[in-house]
Amino acid sequence: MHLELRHLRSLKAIHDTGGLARAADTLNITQSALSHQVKGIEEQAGVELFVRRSKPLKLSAAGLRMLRAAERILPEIEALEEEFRGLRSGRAGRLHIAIECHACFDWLFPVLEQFRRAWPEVDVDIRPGLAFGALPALMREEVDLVISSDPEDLPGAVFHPLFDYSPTFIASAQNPLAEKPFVVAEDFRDQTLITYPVDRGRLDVFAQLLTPAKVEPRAVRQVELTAVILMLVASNRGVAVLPDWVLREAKYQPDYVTRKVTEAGLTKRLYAATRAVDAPLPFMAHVLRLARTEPLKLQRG
Amino acid sequence: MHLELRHLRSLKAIHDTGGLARAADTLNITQSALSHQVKGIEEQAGVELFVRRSKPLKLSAAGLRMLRAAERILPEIEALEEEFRGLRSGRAGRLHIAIECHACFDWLFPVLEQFRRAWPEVDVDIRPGLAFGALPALMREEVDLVISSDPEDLPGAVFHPLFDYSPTFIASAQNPLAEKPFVVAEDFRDQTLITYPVDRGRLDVFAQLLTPAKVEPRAVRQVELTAVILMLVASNRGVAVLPDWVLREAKYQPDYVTRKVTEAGLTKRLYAATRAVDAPLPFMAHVLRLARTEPLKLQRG
DNA sequence: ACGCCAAAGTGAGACAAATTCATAATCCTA
DNA sequence: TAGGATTATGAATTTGTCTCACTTTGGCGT
Repeated sequence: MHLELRHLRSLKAIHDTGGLARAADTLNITQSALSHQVKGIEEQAGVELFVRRSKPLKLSAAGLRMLRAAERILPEIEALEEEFRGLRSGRAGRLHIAIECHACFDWLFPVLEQFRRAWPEVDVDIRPGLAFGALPALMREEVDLVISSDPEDLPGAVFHPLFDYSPTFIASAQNPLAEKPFVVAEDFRDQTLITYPVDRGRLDVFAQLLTPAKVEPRAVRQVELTAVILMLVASNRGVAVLPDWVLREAKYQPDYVTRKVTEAGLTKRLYAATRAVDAPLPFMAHVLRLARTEPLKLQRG
Repeated sequence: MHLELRHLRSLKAIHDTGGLARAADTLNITQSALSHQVKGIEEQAGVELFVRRSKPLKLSAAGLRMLRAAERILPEIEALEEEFRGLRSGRAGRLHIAIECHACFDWLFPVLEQFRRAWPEVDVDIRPGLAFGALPALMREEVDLVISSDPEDLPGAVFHPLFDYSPTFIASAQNPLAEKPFVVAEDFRDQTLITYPVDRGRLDVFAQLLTPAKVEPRAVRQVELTAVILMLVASNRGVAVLPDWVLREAKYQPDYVTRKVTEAGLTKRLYAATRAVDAPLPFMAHVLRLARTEPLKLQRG
């Protein structure tokens, strides 16, 4: 028995219009085609779907059972097709984001909030747990956008620059380093450094400062949440180096001091990577624009 | 865009087996056919369903969306097909019953209880509210079994005799008629007669006794429920004529007397009508057998 | 980096299925 | 029972799907 959606559609049309001829009309086929089709299904199913002895053609018990199935299934199919139309027109789509940078939640969330309002049909998600190989995941289409500060030359991928930020030193006002106008690598030697729980190569302090200078802090403590890092810093249990946008609030609290790292200060650039084919999608362009402009407001305010 | 179940089945198979070739195998078509098919859907949908740049072929975002639909829809279709197989094999079916006779609930319920256990796949129901034209409803396939005591010669319908019963007079022990060994038409002239709320032509007392004798009771009161009729009779607010099986309990209570109607007693035969085509169905045969034998137990006990 | 193997894609022709056209059979109504 | 409306049927045609044979592609081992 090989039921197809065509059969369900026909059944429903016949029931709705109350006749083969009218149904055939709405289905844009001839009455004859429908008649053949009905005969075909009944032969296959081995069950009479219609009550013949009365015009206008009526559904039998089995036909009613099939109609119930049709009325549950057909709307689902229509929804699916509608969604695909949305996809094709660019209204809809998927935006699953991998962030290599822990602190990015901070500006990403407001960005996505705005984005969602503008593109309700886009399926937005942040996929944690693939900070390791986010770019391969991008190419495997497991995610659609990667936030990273290390652009790579990867065929099929495009890195869109977002904005610059300064990895900034933060410590308790009680900490002796609060006295200095800026900090240097050596200053970390007798400090407890609090970092996100990721590879050293992916942490700005190490990659840009400590590893080149071959300086090892007295201790390194890994903490997941930015708020907790700040709390630990406030109670002088350690110091941290965080992107400037994270410090917008701490900056003016008397518990903290923030200082440049090195006299010139560090500067890094954040990028968003997409597949090259996806870059022109309208919603992608929009989210990139938001990600370029919104974080600046945070950095300033 | 013309999605068909075939496409959903293919998509699911490819996802499940993780490859075109293996999927084609389980679908009993060639790998080539599947490849063509996939191409066809993608062209229609205007959306890439699979991620090509990696073997083993993987679903894209859109493909996953379609897969979710498939996983909801295909089991429903399978259930439907299974049910149709049941129908064809005679295991399953519909048994919607119209009763012309109000008191028949009494014996029908126990019968159906037994029946349901034996034929769990048959959709059993009692359709009230078409006591008027039950036989036309049978022919229109709105119901599948009609309980009636008036067989008609109707082409396409079969009347199966069930059992005989005696419309029996019941009154309060206080009622003067309690003195008589049996009642006759004239006895009703100064009684309140309690009946079910249906046409006189369908009530045994009238059809068999009062109408031929041109006797009109002092009053007629229509009551829906058998239990209520018995209650009213017990408190001597009226008398009634009910099938003997209904009286099995009242018979031995001192509040009531039951008497034959006329010296000889009345006898009626109950029938079950089915469509001729349905009569040989195994479950139909079974319910008829039960309806022939079970009520006898009630009449005796 | 090269080449091999497995897996997916392509194109032409064969085959199957759905549809149409023309017409016949039914049913309902007047 | 005649007539209009509705459904059924058969043969021809169109459409679509599948197969066969072959090419292309991506992954992997040496």
